[in-house]
Amino acid sequence: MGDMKMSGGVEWAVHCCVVLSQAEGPVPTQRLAEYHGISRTYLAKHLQQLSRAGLVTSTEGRVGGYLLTRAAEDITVLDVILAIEGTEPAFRCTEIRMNGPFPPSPQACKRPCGVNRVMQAAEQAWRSSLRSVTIADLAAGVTDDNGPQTFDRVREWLAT
Amino acid sequence: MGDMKMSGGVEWAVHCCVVLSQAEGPVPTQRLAEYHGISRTYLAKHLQQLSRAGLVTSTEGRVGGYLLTRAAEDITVLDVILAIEGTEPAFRCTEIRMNGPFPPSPQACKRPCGVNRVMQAAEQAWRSSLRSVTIADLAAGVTDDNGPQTFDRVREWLAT
DNA sequence: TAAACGTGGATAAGAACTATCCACGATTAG
DNA sequence: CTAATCGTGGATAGTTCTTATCCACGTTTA
Repeated sequence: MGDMKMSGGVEWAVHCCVVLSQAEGPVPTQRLAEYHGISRTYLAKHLQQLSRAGLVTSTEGRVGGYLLTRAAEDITVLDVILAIEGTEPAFRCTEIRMNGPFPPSPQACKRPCGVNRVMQAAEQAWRSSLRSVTIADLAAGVTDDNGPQTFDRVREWLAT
Repeated sequence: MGDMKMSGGVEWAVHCCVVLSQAEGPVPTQRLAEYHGISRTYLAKHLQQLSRAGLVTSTEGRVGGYLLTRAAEDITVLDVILAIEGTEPAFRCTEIRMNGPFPPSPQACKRPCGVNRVMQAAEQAWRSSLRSVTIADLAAGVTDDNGPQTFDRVREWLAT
């Protein structure tokens, strides 16, 4: 049935952050969209979310664009995901245990439902994993995969 | 923006499995829906998915209903989630690295994109966590929270 | 002053989620 | 045998979410 899928914008946002980690000046949406072959107008929305989340700063005007607000080592993949997807947990307990013929006592209801506890623990594991990887790690992976001078060419391309 | 939310049917399905773990005979959809105060017709769809996934067996006819196919100790929360949500990963890589001006070499493309690898690792952590909890564990939690004779009353109610 | 750029709002097509209903076959109590 | 119960699969909608586009506006710079 459902898919519990992540927004497609997450992929865009993470890749954009990797590119921004190599930028020497503000990079406009136009450039980032060209670089990734994606929609400029829609990407703009995602970049605004990164901006609101405090991951990037924007400079308006003629030579404006986006820059990371802090070192790539200090931005985790989780940061980017939460900026795009929001911070709400994937599972929302509707407390159906209260609907049945034997609802738990008020005392027992102070604790979250057991199902909810399991889901929360799993989400914590997921977040921990994503928090352990930074944009800098991803950038290092790109040079590993594509060669050391990859980002030199990227910087050159961005300056065009 | 998006929420990467889990289908609401997951909550229903897990709770139903906990109830089924206490059943002494086939439990019809009607009964499960009443127990949880949820829609009968919609719950039927979810139970069919559990059936297709091999987690429950159905018996048709006059005294039909659902039963777990195996011991509650051998059904994990992950099993139920995958039955309802499908087995596709939450993150789907669209390979936007190929769109750019510097696509990786065919050799480098044999490995999944670095972003994808991170997402897959996180999902594995999530799945591991959910695989470590069984329906039996959840049932034990209910007796811990609501008292030891909770399921006696449930069995009595189901037999009504 | 015009061009480039980010911002926020409005809008819309398509997909997914939630939910319901019905026709059908199977089973069983009476 | 017959009627009631029950699961199955298909069809159908309403609502929400996702994806995407466009525009008016303010800012900055050549």
